[in-house]
Amino acid sequence: MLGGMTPVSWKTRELTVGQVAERSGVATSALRFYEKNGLIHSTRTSGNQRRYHRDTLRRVAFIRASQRVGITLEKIRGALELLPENRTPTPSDWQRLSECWREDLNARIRELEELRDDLTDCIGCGCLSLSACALANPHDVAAEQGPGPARHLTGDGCCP
Amino acid sequence: MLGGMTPVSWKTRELTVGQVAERSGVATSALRFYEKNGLIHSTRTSGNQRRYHRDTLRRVAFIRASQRVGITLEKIRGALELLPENRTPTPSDWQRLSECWREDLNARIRELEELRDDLTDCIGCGCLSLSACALANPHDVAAEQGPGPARHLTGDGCCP
DNA sequence: ACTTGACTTCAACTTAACTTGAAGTACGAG
DNA sequence: CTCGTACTTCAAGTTAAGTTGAAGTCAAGT
Repeated sequence: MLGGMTPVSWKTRELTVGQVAERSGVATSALRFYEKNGLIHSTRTSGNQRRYHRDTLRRVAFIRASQRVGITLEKIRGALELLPENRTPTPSDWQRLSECWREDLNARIRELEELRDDLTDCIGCGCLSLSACALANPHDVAAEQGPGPARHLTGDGCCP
Repeated sequence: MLGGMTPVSWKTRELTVGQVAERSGVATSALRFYEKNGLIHSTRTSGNQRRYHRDTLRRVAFIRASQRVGITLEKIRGALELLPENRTPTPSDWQRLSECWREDLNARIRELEELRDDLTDCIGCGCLSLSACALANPHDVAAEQGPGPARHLTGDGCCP
């Protein structure tokens, strides 16, 4: 922004693993782990050192944000595969991903709310019906109690 | 209650590990694991087999319900220690626990909602500001961006 | 040229929450 | 009493998501 003799090159320079680590707050070991598992990619220098495109910062931010809401790396990797390989992702590429996550988040929020309400109804009220209630039997193994609706499905959203 | 020759005993009978497993939908190996880790307790027969009090069904239900919302066994064990050792827990004993979890659930719900909204604002809008936003920097490692408020604290609730 | 710190790989270790398997013992029906 | 199933312990294996350490290489300042 402030042109002049200040090193402009850093704006487009590729990043070392240490720089990505510092800027993303993720350990270098984790970044190598992500790369080994196909969540991020790098080129190599002549001396075999990793160089990351600046897009990687966004990918890493996306990874951590997704992890924080309990999504596994496996699923995140699947989602990131929706990004184009051969060009820098556009806003709408990212938007597609985040909408996909939004669904997942909404589902998780709904589930937690249901659980909270069930807990209140079924332990909180003192009726002691816990072992018969939906909260305690999400897998529908109600022993002698007969079948019930399959609730609290932990279905995955739209993404792979 | 209904005296007579029908086997009344099963109402108060202690349960084998297999029976608890069947009724709770939890594998026997998991129950032994819980017991080894102090989440449930048993007495032993003369032949060294476990016998569980019926209260155990409630404990197990509580454990699974809590796990489903992402609480670790460690914390669950801590919470279960709030139950009385020497008498069957009363409704209000359980109520105390569930209220404690309710706080935790509400906190998690709030956090997810914040994340969803951040995600919408910050990736979804296409502004591409992800790497600078609260979602991506819960640990406040914003590189050169300067300090910000510590958000999305994953504090634990009222329970141990 | 030399030193220092950042980088490389690879294997092994970590934690949580279990599961699996082996080898042996108990219980209940017939 | 015998049979079969359910139980016992203990050790080792599993998965996720990394971390740690060893042994060596690269890059940059003086």
